[in-house]
Amino acid sequence: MTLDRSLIAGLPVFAGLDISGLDAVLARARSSRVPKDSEMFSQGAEAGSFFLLLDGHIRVVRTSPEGHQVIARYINEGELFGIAVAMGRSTYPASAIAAVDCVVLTWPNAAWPDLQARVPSFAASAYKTIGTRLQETQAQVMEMSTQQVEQRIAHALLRIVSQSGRKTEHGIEIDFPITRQDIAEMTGTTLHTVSRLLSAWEDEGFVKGGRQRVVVTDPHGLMVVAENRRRK
Amino acid sequence: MTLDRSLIAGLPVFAGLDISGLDAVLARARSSRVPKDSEMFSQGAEAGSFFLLLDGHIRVVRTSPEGHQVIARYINEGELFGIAVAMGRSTYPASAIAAVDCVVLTWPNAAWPDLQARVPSFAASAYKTIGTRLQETQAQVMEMSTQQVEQRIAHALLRIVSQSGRKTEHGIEIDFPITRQDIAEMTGTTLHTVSRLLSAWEDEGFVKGGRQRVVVTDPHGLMVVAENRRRK
DNA sequence: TCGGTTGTTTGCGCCAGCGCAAACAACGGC
DNA sequence: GCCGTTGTTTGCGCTGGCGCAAACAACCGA
Repeated sequence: MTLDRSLIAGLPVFAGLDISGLDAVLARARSSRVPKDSEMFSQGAEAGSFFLLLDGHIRVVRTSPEGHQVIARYINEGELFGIAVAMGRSTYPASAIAAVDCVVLTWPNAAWPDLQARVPSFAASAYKTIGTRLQETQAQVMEMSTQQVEQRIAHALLRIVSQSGRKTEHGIEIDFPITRQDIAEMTGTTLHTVSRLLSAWEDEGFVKGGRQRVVVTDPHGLMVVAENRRRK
Repeated sequence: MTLDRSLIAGLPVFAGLDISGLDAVLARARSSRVPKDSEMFSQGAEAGSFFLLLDGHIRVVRTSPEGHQVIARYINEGELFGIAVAMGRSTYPASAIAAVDCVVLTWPNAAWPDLQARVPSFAASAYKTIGTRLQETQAQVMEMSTQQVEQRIAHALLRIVSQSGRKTEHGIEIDFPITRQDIAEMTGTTLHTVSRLLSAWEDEGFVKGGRQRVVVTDPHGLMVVAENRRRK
């Protein structure tokens, strides 16, 4: 598949690369379309590649030995993912599933040492990504330790919407299909509780729901919910 | 302060380094004693250094805007910490406090680019550390989403004991002072609940408690608690 | 040795949120 | 257009674990 250079070159990951650097990086990559719901790699599998999401949204899922699922995060356009190689890990710690039809760049892990040596800013970008993820995951632990379910869900919605929101006439909409169950698995609760709270918020005019759809109509209202501890 | 080379060279972080490599790394480091309860760096502060713990135990703490504290992890002998520079972060995401008197090596962040280039295996070790932390933190999120408090505490105790345990005549003892409150802050619960469960386990003969002390007398018994979902 | 501080234990009541269940609604394949 | 599937809503009862409170125990500095 041919690559649209102009579109790719503008991504933050490639910031500061000259033409030759960009060429060096892209020369080892392969671009491909990934249909919705297909799994790009599986938790525990031998890590053979790393990826950059050019278009679409990807769900990163961890499954416990007992079969419980948790959504670790969503990957958005322009983000690296599956970069086990940069962490010195030999297996993927989670599964990656396309939430919508996606376009991804794929590098073989074998290209990593060379890329790291010849295009350090690209490697640095990967390390920074990992650092950000660690920081976000730790923030999530804090949230789960100290906040009520209501606040966690409000936070999660605001986060998704700010990262993967699409402006519509009625507000900001999450631009991939997401179920109540998905939101529950992001926040450590049940779809019932999520459904109840979304309904309540809909009554208050903060959000508007639909099947696999959430539109935030009043971010400020949600923020009040997210911040206020112990309301009534 | 002079460095005891023979002791240091054996650490996993320095595995695979020849004498000159080790020299290059150590030349930029400074060794120092850190008394119990002193803070080596503070959450949100400008990151100027990174560290290696030579001896002792360090508590890594995150504080929420509302003042809630959470213990992110304990650092043990031989581990790198405060490596914000390797993640491209300019501030420390948490505070580090000596749980006991410690000995640490300190590098100025300025030394990082040079070390990374000249001693890649040392840098790789740092990246691997970060990868492991990310993995562990995500495991913690899973645990908090899917497990009961009782199981989380049992897991936490087993983890601490396996990483920082010291064999005694009656069992394996956590070899730094740890309060019920600390355990609560690691597992997202309250000191009351921790105290109740430890008391119960003491009755069952799994652990033995004391002021700022926990001894696991029957790891297998604890493991049963940790694994079994929904017991009675 | 004493008094203050810090950590631990335990009782009691309550409620946020879960589990279960059932009805409903939207979508997609045929 | 019909029907099975998948997702959503809502009611109801229950309980794990928190909040509050009070007593106690160990340690530490003077």
